[in-house]
Amino acid sequence: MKYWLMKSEPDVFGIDHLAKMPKKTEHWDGIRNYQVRNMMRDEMKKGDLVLFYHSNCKEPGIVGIARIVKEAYPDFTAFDPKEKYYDPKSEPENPRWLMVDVQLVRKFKRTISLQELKSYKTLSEMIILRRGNRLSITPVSKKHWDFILKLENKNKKA
DNA sequence: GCCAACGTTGGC
DNA sequence: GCCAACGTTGGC
Repeated sequence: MKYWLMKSEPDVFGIDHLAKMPKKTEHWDGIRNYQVRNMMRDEMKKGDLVLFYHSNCKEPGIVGIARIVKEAYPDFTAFDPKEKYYDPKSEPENPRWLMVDVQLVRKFKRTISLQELKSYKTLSEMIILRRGNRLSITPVSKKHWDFILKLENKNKKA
């Protein structure tokens, strides 16, 4: 089983949106980056666990855990001209873009902020912390995963 | 196949 | 809102 981190803008689709979906499940559409698509297609498996990350907001950071409940399949929003992420080059017969379904496992008791994540030496190699990183989905090592889960119950580092 | 121009991401 | 970093596009 693998671990991942998935970014989302809370103003667009945050963890509270996911919590309100039927079965707390939603398809993760809008991926329009080849590197990320290939990871979804080749490496993401049902049952993999995900750190849900809020980006582009007041307090960016990890807010909870989700689970992959459906493996990569065509992102149908790419076929619809009315959709924000419509891509005329992706045809239903030959879909260019994929998505997965994620289900909320639980929301953290607190946000583990980006600022806090940066303060731990153990996490210094995390992809999300690397300069200029823009991938919306990144793999997370077991070491980092375990460390982050323990942080939830700690007092926030000053 | 190079690379400049452009668009997007996302922290600050 | 700014801007650095990066991906994509398209002319040549």
